[in-house]
Amino acid sequence: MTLSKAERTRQLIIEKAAPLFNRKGYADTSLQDVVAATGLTKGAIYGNFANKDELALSVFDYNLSALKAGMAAALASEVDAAAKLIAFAGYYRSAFKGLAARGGCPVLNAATEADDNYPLLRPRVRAAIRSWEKAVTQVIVQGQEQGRIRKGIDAGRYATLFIALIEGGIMLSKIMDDPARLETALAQVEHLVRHELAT
Amino acid sequence: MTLSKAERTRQLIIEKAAPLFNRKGYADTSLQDVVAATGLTKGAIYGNFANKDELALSVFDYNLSALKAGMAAALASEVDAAAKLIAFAGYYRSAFKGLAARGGCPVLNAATEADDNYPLLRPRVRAAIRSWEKAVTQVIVQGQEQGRIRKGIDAGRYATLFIALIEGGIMLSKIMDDPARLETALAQVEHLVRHELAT
DNA sequence: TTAAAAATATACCGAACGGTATAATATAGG
DNA sequence: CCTATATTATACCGTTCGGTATATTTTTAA
Repeated sequence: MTLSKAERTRQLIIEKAAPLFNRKGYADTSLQDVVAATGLTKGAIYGNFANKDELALSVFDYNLSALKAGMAAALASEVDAAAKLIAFAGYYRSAFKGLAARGGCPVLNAATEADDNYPLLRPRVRAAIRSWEKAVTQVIVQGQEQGRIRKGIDAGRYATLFIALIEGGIMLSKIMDDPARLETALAQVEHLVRHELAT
Repeated sequence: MTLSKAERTRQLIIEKAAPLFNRKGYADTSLQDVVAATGLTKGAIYGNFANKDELALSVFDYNLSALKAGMAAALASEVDAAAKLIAFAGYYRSAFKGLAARGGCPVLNAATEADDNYPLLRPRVRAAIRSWEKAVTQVIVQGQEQGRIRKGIDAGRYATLFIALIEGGIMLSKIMDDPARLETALAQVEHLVRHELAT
């Protein structure tokens, strides 16, 4: 038994609370919601988290880590830079359904809430986006070094375009309850990779 | 005096509450927030709105109408279809700063909140997006009929791409406090219009 | 100008909020 | 097994929530 009782309880709270916070928002999810979802009591929750904000930040980190793991796996599944970018788009295609069921993209949700209503979350969301942009940019740059992606390309610009397309597509598909819009955005990402980036 | 006292008060409440709801969200803006912003009392507010939901929906309609008016003006400022689409992108470029100060794009904000946490708003957000998509699609189709936009292209697909790019770009620029990302997305919209749509 | 009507202010309601002190219980090392 | 300690449950705190009944003030039309 490597995890203490409290450590296991802490994990359970985070996992059960994760979809709640992602769906209802970090400010709008109540302790009572968490109590109901975990089957625990306030005492157990406040014994493992100093306050609601610490829980909310932990939950965001957890939601984000799941996303980053899936993205990292997609990027690691290929060696060629262009193929990595295609796999990266494909990850969102395969992940959308489950993501939507859990409340949508945690980066999009947290960004929308953090910018004006939950400033505590803002630095974390900003770091997540910077990390995401950096990962995509590095793949493009590596592709350029390997001669598989055109030299003249502005890697950062395409990273921004890909992320904007994907997040915009997720927002549209989620609210319209229609995967086709995200599919259109993902197809465009793949089109850009194949016809503008790849040599 | 064509507007009665109550009608003027109702308008004042909506206008003062509009940025609040857009910033904090419709569920998270309290009546006390509205009281503070208007300088009125709960009595005055509940004398003009049946409940908070009716106020929230009226405020969303108001926030949306401002956006639609700006968009309609941009589209009306040109006759050529391709120029209309360029003007449409330009509208977001010029509107972003003010929009960000008032909490960002009301469609994006409401979509993120409505899908899981405020279902009352959902049909209205869906209608807004459908209306937006339709407006862009119609401009493209008209351009095709006028021979100014290539026949083979899927108008609805480009409408989705434009909207996804713009909303994704707004999200990124808002949370990163950096207009450059939206600019990148808008430049891509213009690039698509000039190099893939226009004849 | 005045009186009926409309609109706004005041004071309050029960419920839910985040949070805490303390009691009860479960865990873990000797 | 036993006991010290860590963990979880219970009961409660003050505050804020959306909402309402009613008193007061302001419009409005005769």
